[in-house]
Amino acid sequence: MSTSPNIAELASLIGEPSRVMMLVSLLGGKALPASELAQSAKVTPQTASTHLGKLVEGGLLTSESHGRHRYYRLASPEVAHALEALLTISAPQPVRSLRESDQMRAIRYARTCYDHLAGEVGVALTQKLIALGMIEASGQDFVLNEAGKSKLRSLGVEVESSPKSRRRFARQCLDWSERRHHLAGSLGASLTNRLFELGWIERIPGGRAVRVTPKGTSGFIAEFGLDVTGEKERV
Amino acid sequence: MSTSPNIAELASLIGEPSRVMMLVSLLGGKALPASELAQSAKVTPQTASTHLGKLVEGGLLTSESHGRHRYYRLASPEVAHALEALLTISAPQPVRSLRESDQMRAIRYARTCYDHLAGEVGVALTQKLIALGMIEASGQDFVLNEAGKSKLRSLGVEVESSPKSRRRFARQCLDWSERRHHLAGSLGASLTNRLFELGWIERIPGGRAVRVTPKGTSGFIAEFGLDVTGEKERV
DNA sequence: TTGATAGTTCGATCATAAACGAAATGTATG
DNA sequence: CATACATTTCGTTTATGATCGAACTATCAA
Repeated sequence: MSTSPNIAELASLIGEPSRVMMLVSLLGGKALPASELAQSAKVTPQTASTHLGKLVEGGLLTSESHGRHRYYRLASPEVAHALEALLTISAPQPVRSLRESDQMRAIRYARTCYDHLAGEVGVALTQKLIALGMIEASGQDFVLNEAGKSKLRSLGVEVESSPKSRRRFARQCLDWSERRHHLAGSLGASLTNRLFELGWIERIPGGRAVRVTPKGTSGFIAEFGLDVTGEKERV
Repeated sequence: MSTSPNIAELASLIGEPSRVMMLVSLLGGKALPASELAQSAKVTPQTASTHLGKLVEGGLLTSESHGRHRYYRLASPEVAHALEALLTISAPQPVRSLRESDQMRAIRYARTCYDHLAGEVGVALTQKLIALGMIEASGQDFVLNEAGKSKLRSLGVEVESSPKSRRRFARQCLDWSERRHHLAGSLGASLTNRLFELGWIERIPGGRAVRVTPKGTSGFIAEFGLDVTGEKERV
């Protein structure tokens, strides 16, 4: 008698506070690393790992390893639909969800990815550098040409890769919230570092999220012709 | 129901085998007494009573006392919708094996989803209404245009949404067995209700499965140009 | 190489809740 | 009234699973 085969198992999988926290964090359709999901669920990495394993096993999530990170995302639109249907009958949780969605929005908009800039702004900036002919995708890396080198140097970015450093100079890093590449590697790190120094961006306390300052907004337009407020509005 | 349940409580409420059995039994839209629900869940009356109490407390069911019986029903169409959404991801669909039980086959063919028609027939009818230009998908809803309105009215379907009803008029409901949308909302309910009145469809005792009567078979062809025998199983 | 970081696995502890026997409450029928 | 039946409440047993410390694997950087 299998008119209701896995549904109990499935619902009990959802029916756990920590797992729900993770699932709603993933409702945006973007993929998030295990550490971030652990943080949003307010549990230790061990516990989060157990939960994530069960969610994958249960077909609610899929995972993909990228470097030493493992990114998790909802397995299908149907999963999101089911979660939304459950949200519809669960009473609205007033203030807290609003705050969290603001936080989520901030994270998606701009954040640090290890030591370089990611999120909508990170991707938009990278795409702009490509469009301006300053960098060029080449395999897993980017190539910085002379035009780009002098432009970045004029902004005070360290563009010479230290010969003894074995770190890749300019790497393509797949941005999981945008599903496009942004600039990583030591060049990405020094560029991001310089943006902090210039006061164009600043950390939002309590997380990886970053905001673009008014100075940064005008700076991006003046130096790169990049309007980051456009990105912001679109969220 | 003093405190508004959050999604985790709600899902864990659903995520229990006995309770799922009861909820699925109630998916047909009929109210059932506690004893019958105990039977379908294969637990003792004491256990069933505990479960039912929790389901009412959690806002998934409402109860009504008639004599010494107490009848339970799903609290709202939204609850049915959430259950269907869970079925959509929990039912590893597509294999229509020959060994599939007659009951399962009947359920897939035609059934009530709370108060509207679902299954192959429900989806086929909905698609036909779209093909005939009577309704049109619009976001999460359908829009009923003038042609559709007069056609359905001529069949005796209530097509005016009561202004005081806060229920959505014509909604898209994802069908778990077909993975396509069928017509839900108050319009779906009144259409289905009219099909019962006309004797085009009738309940198969013992579940939420529905069969199309010979009268219905010719009626669907005459009024909608829809051949439901094509959908019908090779029984 | 060494150290740092992300993530997983294992084991022990602890809390929750599902199940049913027994008994109580309530409601119809004789 | 008495009896039968539907349902609920109570108390005990038992099973499941969430959690985190500790230890392990892998990737990356210097």
